[in-house]
Amino acid sequence: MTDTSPVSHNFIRQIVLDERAAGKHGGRVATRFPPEPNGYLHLGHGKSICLNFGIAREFGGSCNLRFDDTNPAKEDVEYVESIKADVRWLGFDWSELRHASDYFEVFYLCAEKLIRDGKAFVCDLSADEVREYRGTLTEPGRNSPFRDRSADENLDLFRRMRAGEFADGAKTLRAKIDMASGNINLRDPALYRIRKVPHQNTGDAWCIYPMYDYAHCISDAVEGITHSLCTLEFEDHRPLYDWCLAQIDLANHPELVQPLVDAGFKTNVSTPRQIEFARGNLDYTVMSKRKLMELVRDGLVAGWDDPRMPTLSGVRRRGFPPAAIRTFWERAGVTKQNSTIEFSVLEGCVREVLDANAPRRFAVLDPLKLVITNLPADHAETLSFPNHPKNEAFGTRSVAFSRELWIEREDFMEVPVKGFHRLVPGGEVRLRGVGIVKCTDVEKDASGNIIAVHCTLDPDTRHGMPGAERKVKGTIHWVSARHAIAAEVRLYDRLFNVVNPDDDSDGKTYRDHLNPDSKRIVRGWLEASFADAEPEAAVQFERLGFFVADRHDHAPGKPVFNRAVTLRDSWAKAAGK
RNA sequence: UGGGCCGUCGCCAAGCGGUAAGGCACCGGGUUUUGAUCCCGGCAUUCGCAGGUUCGAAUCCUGCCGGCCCAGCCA
Repeated sequence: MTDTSPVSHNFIRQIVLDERAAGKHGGRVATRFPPEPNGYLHLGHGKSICLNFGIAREFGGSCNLRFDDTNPAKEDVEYVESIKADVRWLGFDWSELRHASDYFEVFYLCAEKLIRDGKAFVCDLSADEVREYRGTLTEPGRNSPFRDRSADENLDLFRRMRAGEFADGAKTLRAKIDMASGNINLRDPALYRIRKVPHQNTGDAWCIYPMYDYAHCISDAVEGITHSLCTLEFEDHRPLYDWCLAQIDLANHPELVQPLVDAGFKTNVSTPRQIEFARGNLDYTVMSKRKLMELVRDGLVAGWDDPRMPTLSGVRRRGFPPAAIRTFWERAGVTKQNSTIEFSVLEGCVREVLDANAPRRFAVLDPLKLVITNLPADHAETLSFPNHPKNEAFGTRSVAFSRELWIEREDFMEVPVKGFHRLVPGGEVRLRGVGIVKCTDVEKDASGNIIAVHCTLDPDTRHGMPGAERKVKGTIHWVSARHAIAAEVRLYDRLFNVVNPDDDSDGKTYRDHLNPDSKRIVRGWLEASFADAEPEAAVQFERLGFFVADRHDHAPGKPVFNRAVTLRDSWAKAAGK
């Protein structure tokens, strides 16, 4: 796997470098990507994937894929499969595939230890009561009336919680820390709750489930993770992460990990360090799981992999190559600063990798007939074109040429604007690979619409003739009308028409900013040589953009292409379009 | 008189006491049978602001200002 830009410096790489130099963890580097299987992965997850797998790869370490499945009410196997596929597509492979639920027995044993050590207690307060006791951001909380139960009583109660003797929500296991802490996460946070819900991985084996803060740190430690990378909002949770690991002290209590050994899992207990970095946001897009979920659920898009979605499966279907996503996140950097990257940076990465890797073809998406009047009606010839302007390895192809062609309607202007250097009445333009053509006539229907343009081809300028050197202002592409293959072409644009769809300060929500023109379907004409492309094959339709054969709908005899991105267009920009 | 974090060019981002990298965007110019690609050049006397320490500060200290996160039995 080769990406186009060199790695840049960032604070996490620096920490890893420093710690290795200091001999921490014996120089070993182990990370993990820990998604909750409750939705599809998006570009933001892509950042975390590139970071975690990238750091591991860079330092010869390991990176696990771990499903953070501690809340069965929200999770589903559909998501675990899509997540695995997306990580692989992005170009990464995990060292070990794990589930937090693989460790449920360990979590349980650790909880009993906490109880025996007087560090946790079973609390009978209801959710509402807990909230009241918690205090506020500026006022301390109060101790739960159940905080001083004996270890024996707590142990008994906790075992009965596991046995299913109590109703959902009736009791929780809470850490005994400090109800007056300025950090609300330390005000006796819940460690376990009762949920009589079947679990996606463990079925009905459990009715108590661990909370994130409790499960995550132990999972990391048990997997031997050295650097636990997560996003900024967990900064406040780090003291709890460290507290749990310090109290449990896995390193000196191997019996707590025995269930894993018995189950055949490799373990290598570590004291991981949590490091937080900023999420990656993109302008003109929403990235929250909730909003993406709503777009899908409410049919505002065609599914999780709609090419307009910022999901990994969406950009994949759109035709963004995985190398472009990797380059993008490398280029964006990793810091603790909240930021929103311009979408054009991503598009630039897409163009960069596609320019080097996509063969060229001709296609006309908004056809206007062009008739070469000085060619016989049955004129037929085959022209040869290189498939890539800068890379001969792409080879050449044959393209049928005849008297009647399709050209892009946009490439002809009866009344040209200043600076327009394509075809105009009486003017000349080069037909790519053919020669220079002069417009002699414009054919219109009864209502004045232009039906066709008539041209004469200057034989001295045919490709290969000395006269072909003659300069003309413009070159346009074409496709032989008689030979062209019809294809469905989907033209995508940004899903939202405002820079920050999340901003609802004006009373409008992201739904009010959906771009009605984000998807346009047209029938285009393709030169025959690409109609049988494989699904997901990338191509540049010259002068139009980079396209991809649709992953699901494209088939031999039924070509369907998605536009990934247009070519940079300084003319469109100059013309103020 | 809650806690945590962050402020370097339009957008990202290096920089770690020795006198502001790079990318994207933008503006010029060159090459070009894709108005693409490619190539050259330009683009922060200044690092949120104000003081202080120092021969020297984006880098250290103090105080302001601005922004983000936290009161799920979510992750």
